[in-house]
Amino acid sequence: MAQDRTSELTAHLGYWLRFVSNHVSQAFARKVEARGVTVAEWVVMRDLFDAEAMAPSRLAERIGMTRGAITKLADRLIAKDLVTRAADPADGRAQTLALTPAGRALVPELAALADANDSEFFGGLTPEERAALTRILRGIVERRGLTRIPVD
Amino acid sequence: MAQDRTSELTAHLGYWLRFVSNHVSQAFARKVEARGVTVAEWVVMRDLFDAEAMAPSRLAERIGMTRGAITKLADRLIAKDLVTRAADPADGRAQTLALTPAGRALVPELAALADANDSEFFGGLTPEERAALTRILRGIVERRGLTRIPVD
DNA sequence: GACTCCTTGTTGACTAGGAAACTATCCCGA
DNA sequence: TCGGGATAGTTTCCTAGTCAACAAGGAGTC
Repeated sequence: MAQDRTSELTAHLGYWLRFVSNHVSQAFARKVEARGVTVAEWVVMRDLFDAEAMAPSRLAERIGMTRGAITKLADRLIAKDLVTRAADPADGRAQTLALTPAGRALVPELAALADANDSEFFGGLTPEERAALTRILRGIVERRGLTRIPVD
Repeated sequence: MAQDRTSELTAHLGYWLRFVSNHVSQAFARKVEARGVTVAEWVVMRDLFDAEAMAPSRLAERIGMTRGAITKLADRLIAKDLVTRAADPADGRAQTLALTPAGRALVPELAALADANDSEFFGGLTPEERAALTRILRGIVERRGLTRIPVD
């Protein structure tokens, strides 16, 4: 890994991770954008799918985006009639976001695209390879205490 | 992998790949930005390091960015006195980019940061795990014929 | 040699996000 | 009960990309 001097880009595991990850994400982005949704919007919708409603700040924390970004992202989803924003009756500052029926109906379709994308890229792996990859990645997450998702 | 319905985000290998990759890249970004350089700028500089000079269009192709992005990225590197732009005497349209002495001197330092970042994240893996990860990632690259680097 | 088409690089309009300032509301203590 | 933080969300400004339109130069054809 460490070279004499000036190691090459491709000498780093981080390079290959990023390379593959960017391809996977971009392929997925193309798929969901054909449904008029970005990857970040999909993540938000998937998170809202399991909850009746959620505060933007909580969503920001879960997803690893700033509250400002969530505001704008929610604006876009509202404009597409996939999400609604409502004032929290219990707290005058708070808002809650929830899926519209159209949004709720879309989530399983997008999930199917995610499944398809995953098997497109990882379907060629043997079960052992898939298990190893999962174990290695989760191990890094655990060992380094990674929690937030830096969308970056 | 495929669930009954509406698989979770974390059910996908792509999710974990992106999760770890984003953390690795972001940690690296912090390191190089302490030297006043972005990750994309580092990649360009590392590519120029092995060549005397290179056309922006070639760089764009190698790195997977648009020519417009390279123009602006080069502008920034020139403003930092890390790169020079010169007219190609053989072709009135073409330009060539090259590292300045300061730029050339910086590359090994940045490479050392890349090494440090890699071992920070992957140093905890066993040699077998490291080999497996490399093999799996390269296998995906090969099997899917991935060439360009989508910076995305 | 002039016309056409191709290629190179730059530019402008746009997008999605971050950082920080700002507003409105809540909560707590004296 | 009111004054001073904390907190929730929005807004503004900035950055780093894409995409598409463009100007300038080159190359082939007649």
